[in-house]
Amino acid sequence: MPKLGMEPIRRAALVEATIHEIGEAGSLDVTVSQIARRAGMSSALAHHYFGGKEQIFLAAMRHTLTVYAAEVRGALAMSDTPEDRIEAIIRAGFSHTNFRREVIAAWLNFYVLAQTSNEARRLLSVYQRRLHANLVFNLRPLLPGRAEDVARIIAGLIDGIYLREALGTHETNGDDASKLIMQVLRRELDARPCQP
Amino acid sequence: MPKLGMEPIRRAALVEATIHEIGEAGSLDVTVSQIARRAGMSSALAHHYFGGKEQIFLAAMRHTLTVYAAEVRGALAMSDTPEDRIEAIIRAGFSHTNFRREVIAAWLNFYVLAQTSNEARRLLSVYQRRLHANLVFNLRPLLPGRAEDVARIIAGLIDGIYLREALGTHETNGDDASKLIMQVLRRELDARPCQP
DNA sequence: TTTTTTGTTGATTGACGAGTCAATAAAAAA
DNA sequence: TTTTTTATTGACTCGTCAATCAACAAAAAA
Repeated sequence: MPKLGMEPIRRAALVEATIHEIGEAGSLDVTVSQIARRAGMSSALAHHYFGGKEQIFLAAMRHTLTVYAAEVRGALAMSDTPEDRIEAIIRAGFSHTNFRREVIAAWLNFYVLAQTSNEARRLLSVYQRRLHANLVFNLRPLLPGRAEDVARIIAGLIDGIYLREALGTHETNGDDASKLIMQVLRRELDARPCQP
Repeated sequence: MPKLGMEPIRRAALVEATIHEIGEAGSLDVTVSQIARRAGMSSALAHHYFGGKEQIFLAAMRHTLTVYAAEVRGALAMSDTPEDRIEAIIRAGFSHTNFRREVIAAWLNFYVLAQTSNEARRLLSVYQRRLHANLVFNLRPLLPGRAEDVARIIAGLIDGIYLREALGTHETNGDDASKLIMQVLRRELDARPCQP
């Protein structure tokens, strides 16, 4: 009983299912059949719409990044001083959303894939550049001359602390992580008047 | 023509070959046959000595971590002030060795595996705890009271910046990374007298 | 109404790969 | 010398899985 206009619905369902399956498996070792079953269709249909497994994965990753980007934009819209905006960017990285099993799995596998897949590498560098640009833009009024370096530091901290928290045993509270990074920023801000 | 006492030699060869294959593939999607071939033996022998694929991987990861730990120890032995030692720890993480294809691949896949393999998670937390302890031990004389937090910051920076450099396009110069992290440390040290 | 386009699947193919086993051979122990 | 232990492999089993295809069904266009 085929209804028309199914393509976008099917695609979305497959992307959603892919993210869930990857989250459950913790790796990209997930079969097209598993994904298709979860999305409520045959594996043949998944192939029909996406062509192959890799393209399904890439679509899923694109989606994950899109959601993350939207979250950051949302947080930025709510704050109006540069310092607030930087804090918003940091907090977004450690939001409840980003510590869900599937999201963690997506990121880790993303890193792995970025070694060999051009498209994955491209997507990753879009993320990295966007984060860097956001930070620099808001740091410049506060720390003219050091904005670039401090942006690299904060970006590195976001990724690194995320990694540790995501894989650590502790019940992860993103607030601690954000506070720690904000401390580093405040040190940079406070240091200025001391070294003329 | 079996010579005796081959076991340790074979095991070592397999570990070495595994690391190379993972490095080339960029993932754990590597067959036992590939590994065995590179190590100059049949796949049956690999199974004979290690039991299964996962155990081969775990041995390879254990080896990678052991090498890294040795490098850190070596660097620590050469420095005698706490600040020097901290710098040594940081530099070790960004040494030429650690930016080789295989080592990067090993780490990234390590993170992925840590989500699902208890042994991998255990190994990872050994690394994390060792790094943390080393940092805290040398930070305490410099920053009593803040050693824990600063250790978390530096450890996060090491992992995070490593990740970015390892996957970035830029010809990676570990020196820049080390200097950036050292700047953060100096800020912390300098900040002290300013806030009584 | 006939034809085309869109949606859908069961069944199949073809390849690949982990792990097992029986068999062979040399060294060491008995 | 016989037996056991260690080293080693080719061949095979059994399972899995990506991708394809033929076929069916319903809506839209002709």
